[in-house]
Amino acid sequence: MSHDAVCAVKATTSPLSAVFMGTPAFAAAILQRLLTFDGIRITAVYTQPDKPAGRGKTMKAPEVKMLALEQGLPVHQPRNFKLNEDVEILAAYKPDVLLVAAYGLLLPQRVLDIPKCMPINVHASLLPKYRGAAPIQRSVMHGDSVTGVTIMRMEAGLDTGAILLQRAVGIDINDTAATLHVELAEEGAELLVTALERLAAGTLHAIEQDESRATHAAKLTKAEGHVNFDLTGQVLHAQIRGLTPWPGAFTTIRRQATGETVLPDVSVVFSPGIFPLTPAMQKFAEERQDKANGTVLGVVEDALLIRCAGGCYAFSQVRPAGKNAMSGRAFYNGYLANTPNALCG
RNA sequence: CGCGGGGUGGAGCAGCUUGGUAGCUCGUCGGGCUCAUAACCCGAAGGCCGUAGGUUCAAAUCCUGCCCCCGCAA
Repeated sequence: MSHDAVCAVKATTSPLSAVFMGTPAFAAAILQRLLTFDGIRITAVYTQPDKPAGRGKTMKAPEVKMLALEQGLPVHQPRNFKLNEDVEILAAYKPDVLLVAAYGLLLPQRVLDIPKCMPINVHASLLPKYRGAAPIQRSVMHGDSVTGVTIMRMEAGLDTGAILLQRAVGIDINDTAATLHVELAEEGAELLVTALERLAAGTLHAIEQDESRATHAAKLTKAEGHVNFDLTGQVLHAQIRGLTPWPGAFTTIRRQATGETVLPDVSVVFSPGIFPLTPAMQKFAEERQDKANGTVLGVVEDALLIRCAGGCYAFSQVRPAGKNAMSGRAFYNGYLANTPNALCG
């Protein structure tokens, strides 16, 4: 590990001039904080192009864009930096630093070279763990109890830059990717401000990442949301929390009514349920150990119990396709009455 | 004019294709059983079937307009 010199250009100019790059809510939260920090002056904001989204496929502006426009900041939305013209526009701002958070674009070296001081990135993990697109979701899905934020000097590689500052954040047993997202954005924003203060003071140090401990947090696919009931309740709990709110944990329930009637399958999306189980749930599950994994066992305390490895998982909220979310009990009463041995898969 | 699901007593659903008594699970209320209960038994209340119009002897059901909710190529 080497301790690099801080920055060739110490903050002779105060405040530092910065160009901010980011796209979703995570980035917007950081931009919001930077706007109240007088150590820097943001001269331009870069964000992904608007894209059609939601019902009606209407064009939707990224969160960062909306905030930037509100603040009267110049906004740029190039698709990438392949055109010289786009690189030149950025260079014309002559920024001291480039502040990047969840921009959604890999920056080529010639863009990283633009800031006089350095390009800085906020990443939502304790690097070198969880490099890549989905650090928050992956850390929750793996059942980690701690994650964090890293401020790093950007390099051309994917999240490989030297670490400037790190701060750990605990993952609560009921945190979801959504709740952690908010928390990490706040921590990341504070830490970035601290880093910028140290940069101005000349006390910021960079430490190279330990390559041997690096892991990659691949982007989530929709298929990963398919719940596998051959896992234990503890693992399921972690996975479902990491998959919330996107892509969501889902399954298809096959229903066989008493008698000849065949009911159509229902596909449902689960919210994280109750873990650990209450004594009543545990007892209920133990009495039905013979059922196959994925079998709907019944309802206890408003939660829908589904058999999984080593016991069961208790879903307190279920959302059938095309419906609003409802309690496990409501779902059971409405969809699974008189359908013994309904099976997920 | 992107695609799709839906609006039925307090909750969640079925019924609509093939118009003709309002169904199911749960909850609520009354009673019973029980040491007891989220269990069980008996009984009851509660719905202009989103809305406006049309077709018809007859519309939850078929047709049209409108309103609202929800999912999706993060």
